[in-house]
Amino acid sequence: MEAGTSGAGKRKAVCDAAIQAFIEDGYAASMDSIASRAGVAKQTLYNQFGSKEQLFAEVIRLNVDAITLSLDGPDFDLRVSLLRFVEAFRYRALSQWGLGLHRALIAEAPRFPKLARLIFETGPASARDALARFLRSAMESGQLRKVDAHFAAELLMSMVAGFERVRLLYGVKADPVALNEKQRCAAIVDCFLNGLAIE
Amino acid sequence: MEAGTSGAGKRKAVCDAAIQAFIEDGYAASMDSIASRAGVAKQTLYNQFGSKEQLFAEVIRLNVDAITLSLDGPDFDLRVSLLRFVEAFRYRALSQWGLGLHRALIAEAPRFPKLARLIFETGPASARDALARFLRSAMESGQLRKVDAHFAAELLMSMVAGFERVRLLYGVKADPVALNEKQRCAAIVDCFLNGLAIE
DNA sequence: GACAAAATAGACTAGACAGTCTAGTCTAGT
DNA sequence: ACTAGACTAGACTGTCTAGTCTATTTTGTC
Repeated sequence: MEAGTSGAGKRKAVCDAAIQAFIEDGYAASMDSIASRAGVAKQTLYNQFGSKEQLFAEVIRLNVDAITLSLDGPDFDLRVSLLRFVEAFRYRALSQWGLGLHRALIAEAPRFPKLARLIFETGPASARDALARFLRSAMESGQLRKVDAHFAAELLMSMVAGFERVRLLYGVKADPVALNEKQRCAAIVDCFLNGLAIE
Repeated sequence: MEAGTSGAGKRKAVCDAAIQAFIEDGYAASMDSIASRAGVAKQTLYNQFGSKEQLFAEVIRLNVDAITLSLDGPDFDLRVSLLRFVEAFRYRALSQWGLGLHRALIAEAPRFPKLARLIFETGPASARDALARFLRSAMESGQLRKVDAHFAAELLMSMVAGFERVRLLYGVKADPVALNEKQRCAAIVDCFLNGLAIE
């Protein structure tokens, strides 16, 4: 038989099916559809997770973390580091996966306030804090003007996933005349660095 | 009797109740709750709008337009104009009203692709285009570096309603240490102007 | 093979909700 | 007063879905 026909294997299969279903249909995805997607009886969902709310909370939690990796190494080229961060963040935020998660979470945030807060803290806020630390060290070494590091971090993240994310969430395709991925990331970083340059 | 106890008056009452309900509960708001909110029989909703989908489409359409007013006048101070735009846009995007509409629309965009596109075009895209025209004229008069005006407009709008809007959509209150409204708007505009300054 | 734990299909309950229908009321115009 | 048309309360239908229950089969372990 294939691996994981029981126990933990089933649980993984259910999580995969559930996150996919929630990304596609939001919290409205039915338990029946998740079960059949996972190739599993509905009762198994209840055996493993107890309720739909708990399943939702669990799979959302499993699928969120901060992008801090791209800032880790002791890289001394500010522009290169930021470019790496921007590209990683952009990929996450604007992929089908990122957009679907974002949509589902925003729609259900009023219903799950504690979960929403948790996700915000472990996801965007945590990435912002890591970026802010990185920027602060750049400010201290004289590579950037000294401003509120949290504000600067939020600004950069906004530039990457602001208007464009909204466009994609509304299901509107990109203007064909627009800049491509690489150009856009570079333009954003350059504008950011210019904006916070030492005068 | 009070004004509009029948006909067009009822229609207005229903629209008001419906937009409020959709902002609070999203498309999940029930027709019964909308009717009772409007002080109207459920049948009246169906007499006036035909179906829930049509009611939704109608009230959403009524509640969306672009903020272009703040850029209209022949104002020659670039920074002041942008500050006015930023404050107006920020107020719209981050109010309960703006956030609720945004949440409801994003959640239902896959279900109403044509409506979502229409709203995006008449709302954010239209504001961006107006801002882009304004920026282009500033570029031509040598007040800004010459870059893609649409890109620049999207960048500024992203800075205003990026990270912060996400935070609010997740229901997370502002960090008490953070900058206040006015400071934030000014910092954004200054960073933007610096980023696109003539070198 | 025997046994116990877990999974399965599918029927079932209970509640919510869109949309319809009915019987009766209110208002304007004539 | 009469009538036409809009409004009302509320019962009703059909559908969908979370969650439960049961009888049966599969799976892993000894």
